[in-house]
Amino acid sequence: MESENKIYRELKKRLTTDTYDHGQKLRAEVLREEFGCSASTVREILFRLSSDGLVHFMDQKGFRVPELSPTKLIELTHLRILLESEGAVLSIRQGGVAWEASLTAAHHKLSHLEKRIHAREDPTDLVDLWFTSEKEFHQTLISACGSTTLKAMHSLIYAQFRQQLMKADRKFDFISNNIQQHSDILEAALAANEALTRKRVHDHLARHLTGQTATLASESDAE
Amino acid sequence: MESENKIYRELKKRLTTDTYDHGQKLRAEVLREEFGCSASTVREILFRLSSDGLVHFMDQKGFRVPELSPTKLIELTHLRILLESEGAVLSIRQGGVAWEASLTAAHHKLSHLEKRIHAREDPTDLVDLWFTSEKEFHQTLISACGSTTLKAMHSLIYAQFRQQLMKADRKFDFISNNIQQHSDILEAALAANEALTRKRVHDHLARHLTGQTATLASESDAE
DNA sequence: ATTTTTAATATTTTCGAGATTTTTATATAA
DNA sequence: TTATATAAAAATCTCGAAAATATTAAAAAT
Repeated sequence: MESENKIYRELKKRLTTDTYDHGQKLRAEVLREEFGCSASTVREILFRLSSDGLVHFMDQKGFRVPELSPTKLIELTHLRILLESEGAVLSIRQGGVAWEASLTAAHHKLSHLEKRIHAREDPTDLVDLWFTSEKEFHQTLISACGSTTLKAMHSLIYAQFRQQLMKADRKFDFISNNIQQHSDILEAALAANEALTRKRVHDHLARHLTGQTATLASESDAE
Repeated sequence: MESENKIYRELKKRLTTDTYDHGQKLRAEVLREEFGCSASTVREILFRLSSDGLVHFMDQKGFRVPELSPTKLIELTHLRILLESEGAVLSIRQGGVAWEASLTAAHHKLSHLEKRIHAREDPTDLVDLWFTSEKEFHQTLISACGSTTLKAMHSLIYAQFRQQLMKADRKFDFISNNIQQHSDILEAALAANEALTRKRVHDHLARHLTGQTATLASESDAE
């Protein structure tokens, strides 16, 4: 998208970081007031977000935040594994030192934050920061893959994935595993071990694959 | 998308089957007349198509048909291979007889048409039919993968891929290879040979990967 | 002749109101 | 009471015109 409208970005952020409830109605007439613009302008933006999969639109029924769906989460996880493994491996091959540096940097920030969260009683005020850092780490992982389209696609999937988990992830029940897993991914990537990187990306996301029948077709079994 | 508006569909079809030129401006005020609606309505739809990647939007500069881009085509091809291999393998595992039947049917239609095109001097009037049949075959290939999201993603990529080739594919210089390749894919899929199916999907699309530096990370080497 | 300013034209963007449709509430009949 | 029909309210959708911005053409200056 070449637009990156302000309202678009703000709404996108809200839709992926727990401002609205799943299934909640998004009335253009209501949002209009908040953003100080006309309903048609909001409507336009809601349509764009619906193409991004972050808003559910139904003819003559308006817009809603998509419902929570375990199936959808599993599907999104599959696609994240597929795209992120591929992107990571390509980055390993093409990234060079600059990529290794930026990945290390992104991991350092995330790791620092996760340790702070882990130590805290109530990490509420660090949530938004974590959402940003975690996204940045995973985006950096695939940043040197050489394909704008792959990155765009991953970004689309990641946002929907985030949306599905925006409520759940506020609790941070998973954080201690996460710290280790992010390190493991970094390690494998820096070692340029492609199969291991794939496996660790998979393992990192695997906790969202529970309760499913089918397995991912391209499951590697390295390590 | 839950809408499937009539104008949306018509415009999408045009954008993927050579009605407009690459880079051509799409003025809402012009399309308005043709579709007998207001400019705002067209604008809304153009925004949706821009999220689909079929229209290029720039702030204060309006909408255009995306330019022809060899790089983009290569990236789209990579993603088609990735998604379509994955979808096909999952379909092999979960599809059962019903899927095999529908894939055979889709292939039969496509094959019949491709032979007609091959025999013809001027296949111009069969082009649109071919666009439809080829799309149907590839969609059927992944139809039993069990993931709505994967299918939606593939549909998005496929449309952009088609758009890049809408001019080029009218010539049908490739058709004789295609007939064989489609058969090969069908054969491997019916034999439930996963690695071979992957390879043949790859080979089928490989002619669009020329001139590139990087190779796909997940290149299998079966057969 | 070339660049810079200024004016005229064309395009994009925003807006609020009217038309259509859905939802809710109320009344009537089985 | 339950179901159906009718009326009121609320929401969605469409529209054409006004405001903002960009593009082109003409005039002035270097």
